[in-house]
Amino acid sequence: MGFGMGRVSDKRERLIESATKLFHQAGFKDTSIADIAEDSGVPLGNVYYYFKTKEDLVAAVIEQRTENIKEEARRWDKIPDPRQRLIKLLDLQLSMKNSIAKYGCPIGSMCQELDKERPPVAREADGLMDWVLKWITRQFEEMRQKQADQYGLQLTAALQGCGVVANALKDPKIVEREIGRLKTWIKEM
Amino acid sequence: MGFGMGRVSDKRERLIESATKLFHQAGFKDTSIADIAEDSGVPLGNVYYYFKTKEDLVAAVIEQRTENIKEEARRWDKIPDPRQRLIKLLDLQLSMKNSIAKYGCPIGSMCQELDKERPPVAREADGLMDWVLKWITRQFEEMRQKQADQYGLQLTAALQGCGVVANALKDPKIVEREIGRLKTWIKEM
DNA sequence: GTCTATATGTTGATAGAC
DNA sequence: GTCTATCAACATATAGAC
Repeated sequence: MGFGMGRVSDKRERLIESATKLFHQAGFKDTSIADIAEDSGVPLGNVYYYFKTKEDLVAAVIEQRTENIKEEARRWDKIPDPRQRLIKLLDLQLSMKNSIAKYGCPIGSMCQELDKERPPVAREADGLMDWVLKWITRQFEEMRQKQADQYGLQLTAALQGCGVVANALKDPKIVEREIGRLKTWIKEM
Repeated sequence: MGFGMGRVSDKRERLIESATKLFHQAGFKDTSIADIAEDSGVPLGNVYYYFKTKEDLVAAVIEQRTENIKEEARRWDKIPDPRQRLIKLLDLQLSMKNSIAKYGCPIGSMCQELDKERPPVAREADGLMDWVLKWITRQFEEMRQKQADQYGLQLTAALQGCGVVANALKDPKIVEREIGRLKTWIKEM
């Protein structure tokens, strides 16, 4: 081990952390295992002790992302007003406006890229998008909105869409404007 | 030449056509020059007579896509009512619902992928998105909408967003539902 | 568990005969 | 202008010493 008894190496975590960052910034295809090894400070050959394939690594990235968002949602679910829960989600997205303008929405861009390259793993990314859509829709249901399904899709698509447009135009203000509008819309419901 | 006097080879066009299709279906990175050569029936080595680099080829693909959409828009611009022009755009997108669910919006997915891989060419794809946003916004201006900018962004993002969500969930009905809603919205303006 | 060296495969791009 | 053969670079993944 090299760390003394009981002390577990954090290399696996560091690899996931670097992979998460680099996949988002440069994309899955353009990030080599060597890039991830260098960024995380783990020697190239050692990466394969933790992840047999690059696909296993991206699967771990998606799994962790999924865990993180579900955990956040569990916290939001404790807020009594569903409107306020949606505002929390919008604020989270808003806080990422700069990174979204530079690299796109982490979930949306990953779905789109993996879909074209790794159909097996893509299902897990797509599952996360599905989960988000359903969570958002549930908030409208709890508001007793008859058109909860439509509103859920509308809000999810608006979030994804402003990510794509902001990324293409490299302008965080686009995320700002669109999320501002969405917040007003939600508050007026 | 091999075709007799004056007869120009259509290889260049066929290469662009195949590249357009394959880049959309499989993505830029996962489509090799060999794939394009095979699909278009042009021998591998000959591709480089028409396009010095793969980047030149994708640039030609974007240029042609841009020409096509601008030409379509010029036709729509002859329609007196801006609402009807937007409906035309929505109908075009609707007609691609199956391909969008399978491979994503051709413009949106190309912007996102190239952005992460080929910054120089990406600008041209991004420019197309910018052009579309401005064209849509102009329609709202001609409707004398005070919030034309906001509506333009809103509609563009909604279109892109439903593409991303439909692609993730592999469900053309998502495009159908969201575009149906958008058409109603436009008509009621 | 860790790391160096390397096998193996694929790709973009070129050389050069025709 | 066309096409075959091939180079050079780079990526994933493995072998095997430590």
